[in-house]
Amino acid sequence: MSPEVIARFNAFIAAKGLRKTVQRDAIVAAAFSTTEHYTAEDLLAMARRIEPSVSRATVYRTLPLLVESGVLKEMDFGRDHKIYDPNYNEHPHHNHLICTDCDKIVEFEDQHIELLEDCISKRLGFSPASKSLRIEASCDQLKKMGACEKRKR
Amino acid sequence: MSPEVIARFNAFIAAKGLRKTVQRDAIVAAAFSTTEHYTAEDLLAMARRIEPSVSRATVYRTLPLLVESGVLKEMDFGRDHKIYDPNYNEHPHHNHLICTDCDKIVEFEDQHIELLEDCISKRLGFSPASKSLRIEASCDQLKKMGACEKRKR
DNA sequence: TTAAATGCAAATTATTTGCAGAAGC
DNA sequence: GCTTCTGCAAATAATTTGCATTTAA
Repeated sequence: MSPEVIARFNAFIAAKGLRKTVQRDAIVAAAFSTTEHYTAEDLLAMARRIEPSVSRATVYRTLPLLVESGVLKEMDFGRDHKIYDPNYNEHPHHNHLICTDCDKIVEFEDQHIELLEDCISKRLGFSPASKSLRIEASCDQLKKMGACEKRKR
Repeated sequence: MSPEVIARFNAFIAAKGLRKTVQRDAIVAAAFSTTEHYTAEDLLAMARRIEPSVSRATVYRTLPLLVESGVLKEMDFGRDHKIYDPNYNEHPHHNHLICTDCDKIVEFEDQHIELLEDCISKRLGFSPASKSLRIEASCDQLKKMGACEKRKR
């Protein structure tokens, strides 16, 4: 998926009259080198593995461009930092379930949700833009076995 | 609604062996004196109108107690601050639609969503805890009339 | 009396920004 | 060559915390 997404971002940059730089290229390449969610700090580390000269400031300046161009989604799950999701290109309609036990984020798709959201928006006099369903739930595995295989750290 | 909710919070405080103070009382009274959403800073201002000695630190120390006791919901809509919602006591299953044009938050209830969320959680091996559907949408009124009556500021 | 609560001010932490030098077009 | 970009370090802003003092039980 990376090649097309990166090309799309480069077209966006060009259309805006902005420039192509080694640092930007590294950040964008890093941003689509994984299907995991990541923070700005994570992205900095990943980008530096590609191009060590990348600075934190440039990451923070590039992230809004990625979001504005539509290739990356910014999410806020009430933690102290924002999380970025590179998977909307492949799965444009997915939602997130957050485990209250292990903090793990599970992605899922459901067409009924999609439909329902459209109905509700229209009923209230709005046109749906981006929708996000956040389900906070506890892991059945944890309850049964006293542990959760998804638990990190 | 305030009286019962406040009694519920006081019972929680007592059960935890914590104390009743004028500052705490003022913050709690302020927290349920409105059906609007508010920030920590807003709550500080409201509480100070009741009891001027209330400090910012005490507001920040009391908010987690209100949330933990279940009478107040903390929400994060990706702004730079958290927003608190006192309406879950009257409407335990409501969801939020956020207007991308005017930033207004509209509350709504829908039993289909409720049901769907339960199904999805179970399908993925989780037990639903708290669920929040966030729909970001643009205002039809704005598009038609070039203005949105809900726009503030 | 004694543990908990308070206000204040300083600390923390993610993110933003000013600036002078470097680099794309 | 003229802008845009960059790294750095300082600034910002919401929230948290240490501490000496006050207060509820």
